[in-house]
Amino acid sequence: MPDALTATDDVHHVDDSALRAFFGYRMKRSFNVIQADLALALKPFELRMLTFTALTLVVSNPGLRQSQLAEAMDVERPNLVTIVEELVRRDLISKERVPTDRRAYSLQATRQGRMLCAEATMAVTAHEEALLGGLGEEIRAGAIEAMNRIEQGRQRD
Amino acid sequence: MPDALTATDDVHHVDDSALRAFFGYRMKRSFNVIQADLALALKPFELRMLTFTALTLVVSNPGLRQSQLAEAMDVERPNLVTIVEELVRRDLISKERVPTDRRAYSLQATRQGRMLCAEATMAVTAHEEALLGGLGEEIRAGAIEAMNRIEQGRQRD
DNA sequence: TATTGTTATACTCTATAACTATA
DNA sequence: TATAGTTATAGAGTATAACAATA
Repeated sequence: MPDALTATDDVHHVDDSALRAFFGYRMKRSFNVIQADLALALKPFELRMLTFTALTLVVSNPGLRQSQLAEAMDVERPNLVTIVEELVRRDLISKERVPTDRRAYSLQATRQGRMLCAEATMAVTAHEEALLGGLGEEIRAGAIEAMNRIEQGRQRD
Repeated sequence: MPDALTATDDVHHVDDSALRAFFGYRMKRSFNVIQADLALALKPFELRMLTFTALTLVVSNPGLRQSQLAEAMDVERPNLVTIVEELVRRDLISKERVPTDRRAYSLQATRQGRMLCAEATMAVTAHEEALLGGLGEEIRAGAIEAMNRIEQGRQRD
């Protein structure tokens, strides 16, 4: 029990108002909640956010190359290697050499991969609906719009 | 230039619409942008997000104990040790034994720590204003409201 | 027995340089 | 020479178990 203090010291709960003035602070805290919930939703499928993201992109884009996948995921190429390895090892995707460019690999989801992706997608959708369903349409739309603009505002410099 | 491909293969840009259906995916991407900008704003002060957060909380809550700081930051106690160490080493905060409980340490910001915190706060504020200023008041308010509710786990409407 | 701060450890995510085999 | 994928490596951030000192 963390509220067991009594006499000598004030238990005034910590003042973080100075931090709450920052968008980034609030976002980190709420992102932690979202991510924990997402991890929970993906756990039954033995997927992490990164492997789920990669699998979904390969399912949606048959024949995708690793370099394209890395760029789409905003991940450095070396960090994608183990992710792809894991998905191949579990027979969720397959790698084939591209005939016209033997340096490259073309990624395809297997039938098993497409099925797992569909199931995981439903689970994640249900989890997010449970977590965000009570938000209200206009609040949710505002949040999504804000996130879109923030993400797109990155390119200028 | 990533659009240098021509004849043989389609360069159809990757379809991530299946992922964009997820709040968590959008949030991760936009959080990455926010965090990168925050790191840039804090770099001149040699602060990271975690050290800035800890410093600000100690400034706002003189006498705070490490366990309280850890709880406020949503960080496990062992992971706070190096953060506090770094701030103490740089003479931004000080640790004193609590007389009434000699297990605990009481954290205080030094004058130097308060000054650096104030400067860093201004820099972060300016950075966020530059990054988010074009959002529009109602969109921004919607995003903040959404993040607040997500963090609190509230589904009320 | 429980708690504060600490050590040790491990796992995930991320970032960079350098290698290989192709082009 | 440049690119695709890989290896090796290093740094953050995070999580748990176990310990010493103290309550």
